[in-house]
Amino acid sequence: MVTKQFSGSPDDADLMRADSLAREIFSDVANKWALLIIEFLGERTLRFSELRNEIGGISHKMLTQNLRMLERNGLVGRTVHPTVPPRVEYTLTEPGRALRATIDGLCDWTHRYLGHIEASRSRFDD
Amino acid sequence: MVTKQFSGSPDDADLMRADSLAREIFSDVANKWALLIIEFLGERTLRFSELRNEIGGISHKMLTQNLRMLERNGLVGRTVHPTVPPRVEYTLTEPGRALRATIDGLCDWTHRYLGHIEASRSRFDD
DNA sequence: CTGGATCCTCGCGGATACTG
DNA sequence: CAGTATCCGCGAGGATCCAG
Repeated sequence: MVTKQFSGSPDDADLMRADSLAREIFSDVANKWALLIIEFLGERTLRFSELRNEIGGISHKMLTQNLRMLERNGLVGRTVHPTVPPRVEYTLTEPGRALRATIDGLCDWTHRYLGHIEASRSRFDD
Repeated sequence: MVTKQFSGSPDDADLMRADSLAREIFSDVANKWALLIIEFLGERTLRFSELRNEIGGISHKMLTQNLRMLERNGLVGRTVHPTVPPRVEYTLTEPGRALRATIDGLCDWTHRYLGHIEASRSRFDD
């Protein structure tokens, strides 16, 4: 997956392009905060501050920044209610929900191997 | 998943501990390089430089650094052949292979929604 | 309440050189 | 070839202030 090396062949220029794009998307998505946002959002639709409280430990800046990125990639939808004070709600789009399914797998994995990993760590730190 | 907020209840201290540990592991694993390393390793057993070439675009330092981390968490095994020049081979452990399964899902997702995302991006960048 | 902008710091991460 | 150590620049990311 994700960049299989450049074979200088004449007409797979678009394949190389698609692969570098895949890498780019991968880099966007495969980071701590993006994954946590998607996971915590789940099937719900939350406001900015609600989401911030749910996740816990994420700064104002990081949340907005990652939300913009996810919105740009079409993974989260953003609806602004023109009230005062403003009310902005975020929710996963279909691609976002599909991604969340795989992140669930990651979370399950984390919990399943908690013990393994903890043991391996203390073995390593002799 | 991963830190459900501190209910000050008396005897879930170990649950909080497990949850903060889960967060820690999640932060270790949910980063670009770690995921790429595990994905590219796959079922094979590769030498340091082979792995480096396969991944492409990762620096010497980042590779060693992440390999140490993954080894510490027991996700990759490291066997040193006492020859000269030295030959060090890396391979996924059972927990590592289990993790890889979920990363495969992430890669599949990336390719499936390549078009969606690219379109959403150009829509966003008006 | 949401979000942008600004400042500032610290640590990621690249380049290089040196051991075994 | 594999790994560690050192130097260092630059950008991630926190804190704060201001606007709508």
